[in-house]
Amino acid sequence: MKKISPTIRDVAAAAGVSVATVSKYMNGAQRFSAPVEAKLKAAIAELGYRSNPLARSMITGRTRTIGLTILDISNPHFTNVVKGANRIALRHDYTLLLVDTDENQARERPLIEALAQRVDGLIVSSRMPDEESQWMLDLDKPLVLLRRSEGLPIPSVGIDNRLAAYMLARHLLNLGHRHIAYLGFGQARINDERIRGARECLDEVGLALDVHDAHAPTAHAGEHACSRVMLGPRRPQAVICYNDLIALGFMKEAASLGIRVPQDVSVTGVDNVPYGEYAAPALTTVDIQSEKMGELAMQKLIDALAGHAEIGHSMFEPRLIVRDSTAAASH
Amino acid sequence: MKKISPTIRDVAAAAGVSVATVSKYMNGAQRFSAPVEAKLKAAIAELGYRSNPLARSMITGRTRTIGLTILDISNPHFTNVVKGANRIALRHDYTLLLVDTDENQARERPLIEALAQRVDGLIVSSRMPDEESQWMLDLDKPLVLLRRSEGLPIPSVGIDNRLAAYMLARHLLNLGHRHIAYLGFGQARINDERIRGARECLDEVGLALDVHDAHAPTAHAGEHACSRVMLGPRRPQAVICYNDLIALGFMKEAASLGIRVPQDVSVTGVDNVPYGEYAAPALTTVDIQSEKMGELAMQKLIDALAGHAEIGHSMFEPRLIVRDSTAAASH
DNA sequence: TTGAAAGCGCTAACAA
DNA sequence: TTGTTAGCGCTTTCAA
Repeated sequence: MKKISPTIRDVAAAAGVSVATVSKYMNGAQRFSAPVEAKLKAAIAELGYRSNPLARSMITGRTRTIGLTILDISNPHFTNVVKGANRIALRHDYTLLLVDTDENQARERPLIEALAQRVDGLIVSSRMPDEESQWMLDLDKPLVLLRRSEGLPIPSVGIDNRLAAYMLARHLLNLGHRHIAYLGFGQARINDERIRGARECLDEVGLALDVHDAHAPTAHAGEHACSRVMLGPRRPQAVICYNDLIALGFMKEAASLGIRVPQDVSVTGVDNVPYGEYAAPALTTVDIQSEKMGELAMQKLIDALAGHAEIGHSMFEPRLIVRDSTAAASH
Repeated sequence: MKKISPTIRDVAAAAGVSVATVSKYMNGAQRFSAPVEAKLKAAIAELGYRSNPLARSMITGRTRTIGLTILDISNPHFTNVVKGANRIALRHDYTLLLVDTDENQARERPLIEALAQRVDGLIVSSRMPDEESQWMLDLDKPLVLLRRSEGLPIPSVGIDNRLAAYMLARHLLNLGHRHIAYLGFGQARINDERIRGARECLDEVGLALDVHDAHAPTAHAGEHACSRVMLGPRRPQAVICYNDLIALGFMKEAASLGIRVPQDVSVTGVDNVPYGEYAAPALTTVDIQSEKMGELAMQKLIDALAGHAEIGHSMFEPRLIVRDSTAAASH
């Protein structure tokens, strides 16, 4: 027996008041006379009434939902972003509408446009270049980008990628490495920034950076790329990987090729995903504070929703985490 | 200049037809005469009209959204569940409303009740015992549980936990281990099933299982528990951990205690999270097909939404993955 | 094939 | 403090 849920009218009738009174009561909008309040309380409890959020949203125009689009929830970096964003959302009584675009560029725009209609605001992680992202402005919803948005008047949260790569390069130089390779992911917008950072550092001492591409930001791609990088004509002493997943895969494959990390090659990642610590050897990386990024992005969005709009880029500072996958050059 | 988005009435006016006609056109409900169709198409394109999903939902009662509550998105097992569920949802044009309850039991019920009002159906992962979950039936929405629900008439998806643990115990017995410990997580409902499975196997050869508790399903908890298990009075030859995260943490701490895995102690996990493969040593575990669980749960829910309701438990078969963290007993 | 009209459940002026 | 009333943007009979 499926009971239809009671409406505000049922409550009004049961309590002997008007629907407006019930509405105000539900929203805690004002004070009520004792008898009315008592009757309302009783009627609501009796019927098990809960106001319909859809109907309310249609009028108020607010859904208390935040849309979050990410490229791949399997990537621990994004997992942590979600975790952080969710924590702040929950605290402010918002819910997350999650869209995992699965690294599928074509799908991204329609998915985001559809999402925008059902939420109060969006946090977007996308690989789309700024020049092709103009349409985001037409969504007409508060937005926060998870990256630096140079050309767009949209607040954003990110990390100093140039500095992160610079720090890794510096660390490797300090260890005595001279031939350093970069195993990147060209599709990512931030890949260029990282290359630039590493180059900048090597330039200072007159060294060149060998750039390779893994074609995907995954451990599997790192495994695949390893032999290409390590068994090619110019074998590097150290490899800076685009992210920890690629580095993890790279190290695993190196082991099966009989190449020892860090004795034969030093390896670094970026992201500080939770499992780099448990890898063999533990991964040297740069902490980019993924969870805090999610938190700040959500906080910015909620602030914007509350009228404290503020367009600007917030940049977290990278922090080098030295573990066992990097060691002094041997020669 | 913020342009208000056009309504169905604007389109009707621009096209010189009624709102009913526009509505039907938007829903592809029927055929139209050529001139009407042309005018509609033009007006819609001109105004950039997109129908308001909220208003539609209020009438139809459907939101094309599925609620998914999980205990902790940071746990790769749940990450994969989300991934799988999302894939199927996307395919059927549904969106995921994600709630991460953060292992917070008290919050669970109100969060789920609120969520239920905004979605067409829910997939729920919870630690609440069946006896305390009666209220879920009153949500009046199609539901799928991510676990076995003995007492509840709710479809569910899970894994054969008894068998999973049995397999691990058997594997360790085959390797010659006699003193086997279990490092569990008592809060989890399935913990008992796993204990039972391992006990059953050991019973067959007249051995006992030493049961410990890690108090959390995390790598950190595993690290913490390691010395307690390994430096206590009865040091085990092998440890079956509740999940891979605990096992990963356990192995890391073992290394810093100077205990070698697998020479001094064999360690296993459960879940087959993506990073067990990159750990040192690579982790022996049981694959529970997290992603497929998410997919199936979503598929069941979508079927139920389409009227093909079917209450029943679907159980995936565990699969033993032997890697390097287990080895023959040395004595 | 098209349109008129009656709501969906609720909020928000405004009046009383 | 409480009630009346007019919608929010859309779908859905039902009639034309």
